[in-house]
Amino acid sequence: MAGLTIGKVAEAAGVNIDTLRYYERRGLIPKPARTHSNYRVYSPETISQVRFVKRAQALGFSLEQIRGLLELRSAQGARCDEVRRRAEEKIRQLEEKIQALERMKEALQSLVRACAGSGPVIDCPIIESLDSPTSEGTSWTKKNH
Amino acid sequence: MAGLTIGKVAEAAGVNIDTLRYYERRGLIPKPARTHSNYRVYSPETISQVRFVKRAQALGFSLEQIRGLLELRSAQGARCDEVRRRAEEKIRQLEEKIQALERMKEALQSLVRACAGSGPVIDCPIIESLDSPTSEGTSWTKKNH
DNA sequence: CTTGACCCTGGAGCACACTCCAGGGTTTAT
DNA sequence: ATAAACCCTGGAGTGTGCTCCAGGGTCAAG
Repeated sequence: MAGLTIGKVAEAAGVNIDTLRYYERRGLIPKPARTHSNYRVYSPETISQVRFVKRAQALGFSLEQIRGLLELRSAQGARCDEVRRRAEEKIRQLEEKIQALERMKEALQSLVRACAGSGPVIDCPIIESLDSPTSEGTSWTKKNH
Repeated sequence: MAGLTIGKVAEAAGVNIDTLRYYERRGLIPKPARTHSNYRVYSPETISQVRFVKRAQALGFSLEQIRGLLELRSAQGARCDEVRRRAEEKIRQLEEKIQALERMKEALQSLVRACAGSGPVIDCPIIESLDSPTSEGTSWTKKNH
């Protein structure tokens, strides 16, 4: 029939068919109506909702967090400041991740600087420092499990 | 007996017992000798090897990549510059991740700045921009799976 | 009327790095 | 002698976000 079937929604939103069924199970999009033969029939709004999910993902939100945003979005009485609070928290989380990666990068850079890149591996300062963290500068965060 | 059993190695290296068996399966530590009752008996070197793995992990290497480093480490004829090459590649990968996170953070920050944080959710610029990416500035990387 | 394109469900598999469990056997201390 | 503490194997479970598969049913075109 001429309804908005799952394949058309998938195409329009640029996602896999299975992704739509998965989002439905996870409660990210509403359960669509069904035809007599049990085919899903979507409202055109679903396409925007899927795009909403994809955009929020691109900002670093998990599906669970996006579910929360979608609830806020459609809850009457919900306030903008709650949305902003969540965005700010996400910014903090992103900053933490960035800093952790920066620390890794700097540790590696100082090892690379120490490495002439010419001798046999047994004298390589990079390998050495992995063997025994007694070397200078770098703070070896002991992280036991 | 007085051998270096798996529990002692785990304690000394600060990891779970199961982690050692897992590393053995993954080829990150050599298969140890066995007692008559099939207990693993390790050489003290294993402790350093496990620490090597943990330190390389802290620098962002995956177990698979660490396996490669360990091979280089014990291969005669291996050159320091190959190690350095891998470290440099890892630095590049870290930079890519950092930049991706920075872009997310900046997009979120510009949304938060646009949000007064007071109105109802329906007027929230953050929600609005997730609904339709027609808004200003921010580059909405269309990422279809 | 047949072919191909579409749809359904339920469940498995992927990557990653573990962690835990059941159901055994062994060793050490009391 | 017996209990606690340790060890073994093989397999399953964790979280995240899909993706694919088998084995069916349905629909439109020629």
